[in-house]
Amino acid sequence: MQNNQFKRGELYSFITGKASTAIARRLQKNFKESNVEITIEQWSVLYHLWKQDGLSQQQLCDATFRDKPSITRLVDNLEKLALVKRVASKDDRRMNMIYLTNEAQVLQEQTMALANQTLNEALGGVTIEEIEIAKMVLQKVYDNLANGTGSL
Amino acid sequence: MQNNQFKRGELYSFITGKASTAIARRLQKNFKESNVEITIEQWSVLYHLWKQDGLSQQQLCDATFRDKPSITRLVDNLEKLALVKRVASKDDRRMNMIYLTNEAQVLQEQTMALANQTLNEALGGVTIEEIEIAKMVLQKVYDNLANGTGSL
DNA sequence: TAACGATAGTTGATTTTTAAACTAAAGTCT
DNA sequence: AGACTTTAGTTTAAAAATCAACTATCGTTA
Repeated sequence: MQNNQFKRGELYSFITGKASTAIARRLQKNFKESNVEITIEQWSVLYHLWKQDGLSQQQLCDATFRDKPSITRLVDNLEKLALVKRVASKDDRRMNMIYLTNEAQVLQEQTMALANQTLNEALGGVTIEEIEIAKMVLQKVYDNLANGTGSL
Repeated sequence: MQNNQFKRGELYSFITGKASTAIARRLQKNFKESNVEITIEQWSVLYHLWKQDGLSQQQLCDATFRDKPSITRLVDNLEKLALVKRVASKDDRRMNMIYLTNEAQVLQEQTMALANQTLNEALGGVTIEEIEIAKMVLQKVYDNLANGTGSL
């Protein structure tokens, strides 16, 4: 609304998210090379459960920024891999609470190390200050779009 | 390799690309509300052809950061929509040069305006300087990962 | 020119994402 | 209690991404 002067070439890189795609691919590759047989999408679900176990599927939707069908299937697959378990909530029978299994807890340390390594590869040569600004910008972008109804 | 001190919570947003996903969804939504019936993936191909018409599929792979099968199918669908046309190169019969149709050229002005509007929505409250730094960081991330062979 | 390897693109199979329609269980309001 | 709306999750179908295998053409080089 305020600074409407983007040079043409600027917008494309923001829209496409080439950087995050590159990071995701590298992380997947690093998983594979360490024989961690999960996808980064599955890992992103586990990541939030490691932070707090027993989230509902809706909470996982919000945390991972995915929609409900995606989470349904991710949880399906994680259940097949015996990494999580659906437990029907007693308070609200519509809800499934998702709990980590012991197998999943074993994965935490290894995959977090791989994620940190991947970020080190990605952010080499970037200063902490620049990272902070980039993070702030990305967060602001997210907030601008997540809250608004569309403003159209 | 150098600054290996990321706080836990930091890494996740970088890996997932929530911001670019949010922008992409908003752009798709803005297309829909204006009755532009193409996907953002298709738009990303058209975007590069508007900059330079007659690119080969391989050049589109590089430009859009997609692999060859993805571009094959995107071009398939764009051809079905009568937005592009494959023309076999005379110099090198392996190559298809992709050309925009008149229908596609009509879309340029409208979708570019929607893309600019989307970016304005996304970048509200962010200064030009911050955008520049964020862009630089994202570019560096991309370069760090695109060139390296894996360094593992 | 024949053989080899590299490049451009396609095809097939599997998985993921997305939108939209759907079921089931709460909550709300009269 | 009965009707209406919201919320949680699932299902279906279409588009896209990914990995691997494949064809066709080009370039090199022996």
